[in-house]
Amino acid sequence: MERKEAILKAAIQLFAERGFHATATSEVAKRAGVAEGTVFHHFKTKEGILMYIFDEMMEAYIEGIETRVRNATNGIEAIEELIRFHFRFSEERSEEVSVVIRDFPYRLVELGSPFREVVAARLFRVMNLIMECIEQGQMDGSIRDLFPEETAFILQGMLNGLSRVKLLGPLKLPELSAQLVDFCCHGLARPE
Amino acid sequence: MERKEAILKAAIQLFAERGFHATATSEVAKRAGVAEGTVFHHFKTKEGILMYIFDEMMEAYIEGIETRVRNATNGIEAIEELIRFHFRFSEERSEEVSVVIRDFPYRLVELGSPFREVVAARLFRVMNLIMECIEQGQMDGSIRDLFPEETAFILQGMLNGLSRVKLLGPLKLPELSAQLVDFCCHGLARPE
Amino acid sequence: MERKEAILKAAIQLFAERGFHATATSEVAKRAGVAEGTVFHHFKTKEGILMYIFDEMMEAYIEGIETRVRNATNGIEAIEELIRFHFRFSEERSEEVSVVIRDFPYRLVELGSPFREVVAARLFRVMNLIMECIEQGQMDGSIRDLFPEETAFILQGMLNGLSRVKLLGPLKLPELSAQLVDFCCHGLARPE
Amino acid sequence: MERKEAILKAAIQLFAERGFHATATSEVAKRAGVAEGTVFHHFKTKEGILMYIFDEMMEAYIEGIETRVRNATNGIEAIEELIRFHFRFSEERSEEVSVVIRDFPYRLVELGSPFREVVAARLFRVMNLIMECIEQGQMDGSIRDLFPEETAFILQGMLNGLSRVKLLGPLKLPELSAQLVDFCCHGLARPE
DNA sequence: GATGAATGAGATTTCATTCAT
DNA sequence: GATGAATGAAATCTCATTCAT
Repeated sequence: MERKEAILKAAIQLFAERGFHATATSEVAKRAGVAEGTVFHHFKTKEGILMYIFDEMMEAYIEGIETRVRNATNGIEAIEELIRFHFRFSEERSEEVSVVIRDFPYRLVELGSPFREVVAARLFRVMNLIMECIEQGQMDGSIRDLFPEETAFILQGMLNGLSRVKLLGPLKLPELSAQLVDFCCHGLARPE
Repeated sequence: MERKEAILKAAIQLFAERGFHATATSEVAKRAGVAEGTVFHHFKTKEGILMYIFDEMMEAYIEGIETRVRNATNGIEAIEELIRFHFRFSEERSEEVSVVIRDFPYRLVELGSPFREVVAARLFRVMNLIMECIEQGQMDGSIRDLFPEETAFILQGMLNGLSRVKLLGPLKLPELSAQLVDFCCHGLARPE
Repeated sequence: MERKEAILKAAIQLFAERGFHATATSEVAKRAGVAEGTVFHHFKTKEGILMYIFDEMMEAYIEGIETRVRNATNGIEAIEELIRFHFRFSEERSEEVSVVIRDFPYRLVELGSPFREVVAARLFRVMNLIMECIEQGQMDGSIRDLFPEETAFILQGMLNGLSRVKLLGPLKLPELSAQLVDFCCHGLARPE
Repeated sequence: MERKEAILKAAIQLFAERGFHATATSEVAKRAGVAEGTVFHHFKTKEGILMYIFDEMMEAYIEGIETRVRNATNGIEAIEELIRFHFRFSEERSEEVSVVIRDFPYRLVELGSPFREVVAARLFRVMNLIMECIEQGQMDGSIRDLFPEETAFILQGMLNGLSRVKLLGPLKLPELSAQLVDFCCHGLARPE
């Protein structure tokens, strides 16, 4: 297990730094301090590494969201917590998030990819969690009357887009979490 | 010029379909009906093609935004028009947008890239236009009191993220333009 | 090691026959009976092969000179032995010498070449050995009073030039070793 | 004629700097300020340029030697003058000499080359001039009894080798002309 | 004479993957 | 499990040369 983790760690660093395509498996092996063959012992293919990174990260991400949402007192607060969690997560695991957000998940989702189903399911799960928050918010009166599905898409796209710009873009961003919460609350909340 | 355009058209199609990395220059040449050398005669490198696509597209995109913004009667309306234009543009030129949004612009922006400056300038210009709308909106009273820079980032990230999810993701999206305008207006507008 | 040597052998033959530039790495691989990739597995670049040939040859050459010089009874005799050794060596390892003398070492010595230091050191070592012979000859009285450094350059240039003309030129040369020894002895020796 | 000379000048510079192989004809055209096609208008092939440089240079070189030799009062003095002329020529036209000495003339002399005959004739002519000096020196008593042909080879090889080391090698050489004259005189002259 | 777009063969190098040890 | 030599297909890019204008 020791070697597998070394490989994973090396891959995450390199993929984040240079991108998936620009990183050779031999480089991963070298940085991990193992033989080239060993990489393929643990991960059948190079894409398998990417998939593993994605999957592990998404598991933690989804679990984190679920916890926040579960503990929120109403819909709008759940969304607030979700946004805050997203930003904290992006920062704490910025390398993994960079990897995933950069070359992913659209390669893995292409028709014919063996990972298509799994990946789509993960993305769908996130979408659904957001949608549930909205629906709950509409029931508890904290969120105004708008289309839950469309809005969930908007929020998910927004979070992904911002992380992408933030982690990969050429512009140095200010801290956005608070502003985004504010913006979204105004966008979603029922005006008193 | 005839051949150059054929190459460009072929490249846009293929990059949009399969991605930049998964497309060989030989395929571009074949689809364009020219010799491989011709591709490199017109674009010095493969990345040069990507850059050209980006640049041409961004020129039209920025010009489109400028026109909308200029003709808007106040700040919030400018934002509305900008969002609508973004969606229309993404649909009309969906192939180019897909190319750019998929593998871009983060490769071209890496340190050491010869395109870094140009690309960053384009992205910065868009950011600035949005920011100006917000500031104007605050002056004309149509937009509430929030941080213009942060909010501009949020909007830009949101637009990019949504186009990305929409054009590349595994989930089929409903029409979002109207919802997004609504969401943003609530998010930005000064409550009456 | 078996394959590496086969590649080396093939490269020496082909570079000697046709020159470095006119030989494709694919030809080397074919003649060695290995896959193209194998060539690059053992030698990182095509120039790496040239460098390896040079280095291996120079090691033997320098060692040979050192032995002759060490065993000579006085300075002028050391030079004589050195010249004879040079000619014998050029004949015995004529292919390698052809390779090196043809395209070399001036490519590898250009500014920016990763081999510059190593190559220059080798050439410098030869120069130094000759110079030491002269200095010793001046001490033991077998060599007349002349500038050691300049003369060492002259001798080295002469040996290289002759091998070049001999191995690569269009004119078929007679056996020169004896004549050259004679010429140099007259040129160097203290007249009795 | 203006353009042809610009091309020639550019080619000499570039071939001397980077070598014949490492210089593209397009670079020559660019530095000469002409279109790529123009290069081939004036010189049928890339090698034709090299050949032209060689030929023009050799004409001057041979003519220079002939003059010096003709005006010398005896054989050994003719050799002395020849050596001095060689060094002066190498310095005055160092770029052309570099070009020729670097990639030349062995490419042009290979079997199958259309230039083989012409080039060999030029080299042969130089050899012959040196040989004639020696023979004359033996007749006039200024040169001792040695084989004229072998010695001519030695001298030619020496001159070429030294220029090569001097112009292309990594070691900075001291001024050698005087030393070489001295060395050769001792090597050739009849001891009194 | 001059141009420069077009060519296409070919060169070097990369790299994910396999497999015998 | 681990290794790393070997593979060979494929990729990007170069470049001398041609030819229609």
